Amino acid sequence: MKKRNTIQKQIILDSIKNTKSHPDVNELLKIVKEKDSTIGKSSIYRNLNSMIEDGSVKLILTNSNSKRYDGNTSNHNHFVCNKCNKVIDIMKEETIDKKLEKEYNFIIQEKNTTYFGICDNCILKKNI
Amino acid sequence: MKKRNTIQKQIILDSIKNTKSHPDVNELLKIVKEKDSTIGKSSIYRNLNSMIEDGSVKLILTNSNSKRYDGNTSNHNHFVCNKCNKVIDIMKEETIDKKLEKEYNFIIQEKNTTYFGICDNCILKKNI
DNA sequence: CCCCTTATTGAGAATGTTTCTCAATAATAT
DNA sequence: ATATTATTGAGAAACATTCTCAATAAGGGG
Repeated sequence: MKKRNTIQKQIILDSIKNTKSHPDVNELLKIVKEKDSTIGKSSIYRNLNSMIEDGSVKLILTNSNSKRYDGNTSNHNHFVCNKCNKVIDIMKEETIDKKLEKEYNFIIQEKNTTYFGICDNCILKKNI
Repeated sequence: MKKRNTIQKQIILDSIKNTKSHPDVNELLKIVKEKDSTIGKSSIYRNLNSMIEDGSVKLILTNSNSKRYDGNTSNHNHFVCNKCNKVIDIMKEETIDKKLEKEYNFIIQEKNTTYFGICDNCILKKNI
């Protein structure tokens, strides 16, 4: 007997999968509570963490002090507004250049690529 | 009369510029306190924020709950360990591929690119 | 079906990070 | 030197996230 299916998990996963707004925990809680107002914030944190663990949800890193989540796990990039922290999907095939900047009406100030994985030290320590 | 030069600013900027460890605020505070033990945490936050504002320091986004800072503002990418959150510089010219993975002894699990800038809405609202 | 076990939940406490407040200090222009 | 006022350090306040725990409910075995 391992993981159990609960209504809470279903609603949370369903909610994050069906929004394009890349919500943080408070915003997601609001969406979730519309479907079941009894669901608590702890369950959002708990379940998002395990969904990130198993890869069914992605973490988006912005400049704000709260984490944002993306239910779209397909390989794509993001544009983050330096003023309002809004996150917008940039599909992988698109090439960011002057043309794209014009198309979206953004001002692109910086491109930031980060590789995530396991470092040499953690591999040695079998910290995997 | 606008910005003033202070010993605190000098020590903080000097400290972040002279470490490759991509410290968070607590780690940077420790380094700073070795040079002047009277400098307080508020000054670290205050000055880092303004240094980010004017571009003399960069923010690094990891999976942990605290922000990390990089005094190296040259165009380069990062590798972040998913276990210990250590951040390692990846120079721009290098191409991430199997060869590189072997060279560094990493396991690369994900590549994440984010474009930062000003979104259409904020441009309209002249929120710049 | 109905137990039994135990994973999961919601509420709130605890912890951690970042910002805010304010009197004291010190950097600059005069 | 003095006056003005940006900056400071300490702690309070505001958030974000994790932890704790009694109550609930999922799902396997009878």
